[in-house]
Amino acid sequence: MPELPEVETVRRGLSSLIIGKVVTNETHDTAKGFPNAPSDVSSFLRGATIIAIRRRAKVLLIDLSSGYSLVIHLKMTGQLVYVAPNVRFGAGHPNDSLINSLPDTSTRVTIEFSDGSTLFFNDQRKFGWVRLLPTIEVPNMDFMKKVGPEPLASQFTAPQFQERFTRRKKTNIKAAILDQSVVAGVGNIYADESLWGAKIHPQRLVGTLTDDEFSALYTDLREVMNLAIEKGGSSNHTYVNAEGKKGSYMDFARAFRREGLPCPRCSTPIEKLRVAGRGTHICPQCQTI
DNA sequence: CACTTGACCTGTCCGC
DNA sequence: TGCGGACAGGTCAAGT
Repeated sequence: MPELPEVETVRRGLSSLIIGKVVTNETHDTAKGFPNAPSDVSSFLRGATIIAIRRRAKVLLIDLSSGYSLVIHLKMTGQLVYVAPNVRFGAGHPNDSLINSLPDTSTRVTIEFSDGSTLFFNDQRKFGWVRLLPTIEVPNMDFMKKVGPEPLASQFTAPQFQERFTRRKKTNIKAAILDQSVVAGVGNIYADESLWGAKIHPQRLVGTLTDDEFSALYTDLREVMNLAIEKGGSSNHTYVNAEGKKGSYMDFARAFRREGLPCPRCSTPIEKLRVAGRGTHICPQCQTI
């Protein structure tokens, strides 16, 4: 569920919360939560200062002064939550049970800082991961080598967007836009939202889309992702930001998870179907095959 | 290579 | 109420 806007929201939150902090300890529970962990991973981290937080596609990068980086993918249910010193059990977070209850049964990694604050990596379904590797090796990861361009980059143009799809002409547009090697960072929520905005049926084959449709999809994808970042992301399930708070984009969604509710454009009830193996939401009036 | 499907997990919800 | 099964969805591996 964390897609580009959610990961970007976490990145911004962490940037203002943990840059400059010094790691004093690290613990992780299972090989699953930290698959490439050296046996003494915590000794790699101890004493290092957080110097930058970056994002590429849906991957978060925490750069350390030691020349290593933590590479983190939240997948569907991953959370990175910062807990400041002395905020538990009330002070400033009277209603925030997540902040107060960490660590819990889904905590995979815990990183402690010298000022008494803590960063928790939680993941209910264990699909997410944290890796530790030299910062200069990050671009050589398989995922980084094949991932497509950042859709919100200022230099990324509509013709470049359209060109990315030429490899996938025989599949449907929903599968293609979810393909991270085509464009980075699009997941199920913003696929449905942008296709609704561009009035394109998700089962349309890529090869049948017109230039105007690609242009509309490019524009709407960028608009919807920028709006989602502004709203702090979408929380229809477990997603929270670095402070354990939910995002509000779902209040602005036009199609995603709105089956049975009126289309904001034409009032036809939104329908749910299955495309590319995923729950897919369309307006049957605005989006036709 | 292009494309599709299943696996990875666990919690929740729905129908019987 | 209990219980089985479908579902949630990001990515990779294995299949056609």
